[in-house]
Amino acid sequence: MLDQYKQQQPFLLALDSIIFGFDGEVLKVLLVKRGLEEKTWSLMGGWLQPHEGLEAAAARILFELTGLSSVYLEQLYAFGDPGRDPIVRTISVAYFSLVKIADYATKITESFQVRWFSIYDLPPLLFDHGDMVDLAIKRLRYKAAQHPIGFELLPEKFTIPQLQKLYEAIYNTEFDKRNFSRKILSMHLLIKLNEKQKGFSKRGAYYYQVDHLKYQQFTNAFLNFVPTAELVL
Amino acid sequence: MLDQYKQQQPFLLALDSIIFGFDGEVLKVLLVKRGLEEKTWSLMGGWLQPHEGLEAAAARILFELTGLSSVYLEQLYAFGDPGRDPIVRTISVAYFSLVKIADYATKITESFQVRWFSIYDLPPLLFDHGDMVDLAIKRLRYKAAQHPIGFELLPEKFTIPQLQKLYEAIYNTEFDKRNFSRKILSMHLLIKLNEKQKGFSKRGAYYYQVDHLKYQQFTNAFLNFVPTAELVL
DNA sequence: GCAAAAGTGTTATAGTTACACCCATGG
DNA sequence: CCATGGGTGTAACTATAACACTTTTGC
Repeated sequence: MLDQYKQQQPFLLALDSIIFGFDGEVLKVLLVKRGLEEKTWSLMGGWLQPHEGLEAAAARILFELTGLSSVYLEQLYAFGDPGRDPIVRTISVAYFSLVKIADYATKITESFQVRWFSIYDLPPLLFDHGDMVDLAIKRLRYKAAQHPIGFELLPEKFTIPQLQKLYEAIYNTEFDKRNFSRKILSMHLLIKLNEKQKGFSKRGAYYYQVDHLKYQQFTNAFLNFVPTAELVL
Repeated sequence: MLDQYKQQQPFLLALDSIIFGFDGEVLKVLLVKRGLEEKTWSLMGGWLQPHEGLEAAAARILFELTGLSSVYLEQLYAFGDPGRDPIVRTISVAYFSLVKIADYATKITESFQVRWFSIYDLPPLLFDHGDMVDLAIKRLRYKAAQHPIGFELLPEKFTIPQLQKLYEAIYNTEFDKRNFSRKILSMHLLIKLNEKQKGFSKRGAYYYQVDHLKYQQFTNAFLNFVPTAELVL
């Protein structure tokens, strides 16, 4: 009964994460130079352990390399071209992650090089990591257009102009601020706080917070949608 | 230099395909009973070979089991929970596939059991194959709402009422035929043929064909979209 | 008092929904 | 001649896009 299994060849299984962050102006990806490949920037990655699920492994690796936990993490794609890793055939399952850049204190940065790069100004990357980043950007754009996912990249409290800047960075375009704020506020997903941002502009913009309850409902509703209205075919 | 690789444990890597077909009334999934698991229905699956890409392997397995080639095939998700296969730890990359059901002549059906099941009436499935099917249905709905992907499930020539039936099957709902046909025709993605369907209705409906050139453009446009308009946040 | 960013309203247009009747044909 | 499914138009409503002025406050 096990024969069918035994005669099969196993493969190395890696996980690589595309970690997005937003500094208020530019959408960035976190890259490292380390270990084997000291000359090339690469994604944060590691190996699957024998008793570990894929997402758990991705989360563990992210934690080990950045100290971040409980961040948004979503499976992107499995990359398995023979020859993608020229040394040993490896399958890599890529995850993309959205982190609040302020939470990322440069902790482990002593042991190897780590840097945030603008998604519009990336260095050459190891193996097929460039493809992974490209796909992750597409997915982020695709997803952010329909899910209120952008909040994951901002601090707990943020202003509407900050949120707009983020979306402008994601789509590399500009939005009309009147239409933008109307659209967002019409979702009733944000709670206006009685507190203004200081220091950035003279007038100061009101802070908002995600209404986590409604955010959940929204997310769930989306998963079960019947798109009579949204059917584009 | 190879040490880092050598001390890593490799894993078995399987591919499983959720194959969708449409018989004119009901959206169906192709399942098999075979080999090891003669008692349970399961997805069509097989093992990754040493020098084969993931999609190539999925396509090969699909061809070996059904005789179908050049069908729509898209990676769905990598499933890797420890214990998902209770016999040996296996990572499975699931693909979903859209086939024109008429092309599928019951070729190899002698060697093992194969059957189309309505997506609304599935038997218990092997391992986590039920989760795979659920996710595939979600993905199909999600995708079909925005990409003109449904044509992959219909014959070369089809009528608007057929197309509508398909979308109603996918979303398990009903659409207004006036609005439906307006919406579709407004995309200018279909070419009206000078030929009517016979036998099904008395009047007969006009056949249409996909304008493959425009279909390509549409697909490409979608990949590079900047959703000023479609920003739902 | 002025520069810089925040905040807000209206109108035109486009897209979506809801809805009902006539048409062509095989039996 | 009638039953069955095919085909089409219009009006109300909703969402989107374009556009400009006033407010606050730190300097």
